[in-house]
Amino acid sequence: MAEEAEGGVPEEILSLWEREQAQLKARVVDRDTEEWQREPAFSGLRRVGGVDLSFVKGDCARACASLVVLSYPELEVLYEDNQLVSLSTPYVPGFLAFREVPFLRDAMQRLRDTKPSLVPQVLFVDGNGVLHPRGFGVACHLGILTDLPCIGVAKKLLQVDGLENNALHRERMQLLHAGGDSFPLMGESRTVLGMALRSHDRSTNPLYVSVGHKVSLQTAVRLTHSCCRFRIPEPVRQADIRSREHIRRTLGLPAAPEPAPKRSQKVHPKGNLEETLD
DNA sequence: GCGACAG
DNA sequence: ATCTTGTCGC
Repeated sequence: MAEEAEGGVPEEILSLWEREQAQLKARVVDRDTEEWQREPAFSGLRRVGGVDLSFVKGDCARACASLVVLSYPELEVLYEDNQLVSLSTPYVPGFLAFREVPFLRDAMQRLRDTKPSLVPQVLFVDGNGVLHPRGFGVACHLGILTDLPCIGVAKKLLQVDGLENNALHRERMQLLHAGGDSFPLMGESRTVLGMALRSHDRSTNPLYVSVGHKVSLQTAVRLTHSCCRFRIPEPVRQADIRSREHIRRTLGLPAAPEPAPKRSQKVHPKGNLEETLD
């Protein structure tokens, strides 16, 4: 009998996945490979991409995978692709890419086939790059499969290599005073795995930026900051908004149910920050 | 038993 | 990821 440890995924599959991550990891390039990356104002950079998946509420299988391309530095949407997909793989911490990356790779292939002039020069990915238990998060995975420069942007700190969201970490967060301020995430291995970044002036919670592929950490942080009108970098934010909207237009709107007995309720809002706002 | 667990 | 309102501040 197959032992199912994580999310109903047999140990044997997890072991295959780990081997795949290890093999692909050897191909990650963690330095700047493009001319525009070394330019003070990124001159030469014209198109930035973002990807995200949104999920159908009561459905663990259906989602919308979105790829958007924005102009740089204007950050106006030039292209969007929203695709309803059926997910076959559950979410297993540390193996996010095996759930999401196939659909994002497909979206990029559609763009290459139909509008090659709009292929982005860099891709922002919702999730980590090398800041990962095995140094190969979803941003690295997509970078290798597409051969594009990729930047990992996570909203929460993944506690790997001794990194902890503890009192010291929160102390350092409070020292980030202005948009663009950051501090390195140095693991026990004495390796810098990523940077905590205050993405703009009015945002307390940092982003966790790490290298995905074909970009240096310094460039990844500088470019992430320059793409933030709000807390979340505009390419990822637009992909998130448009994937949600696509679901709502396509499947949503449960046709105004009958006026149910209305009663006042007290709900404790969580720390919803301003990233939802336009 | 407790905490972690990208999305 | 998703469930979810009002409210405070500029």
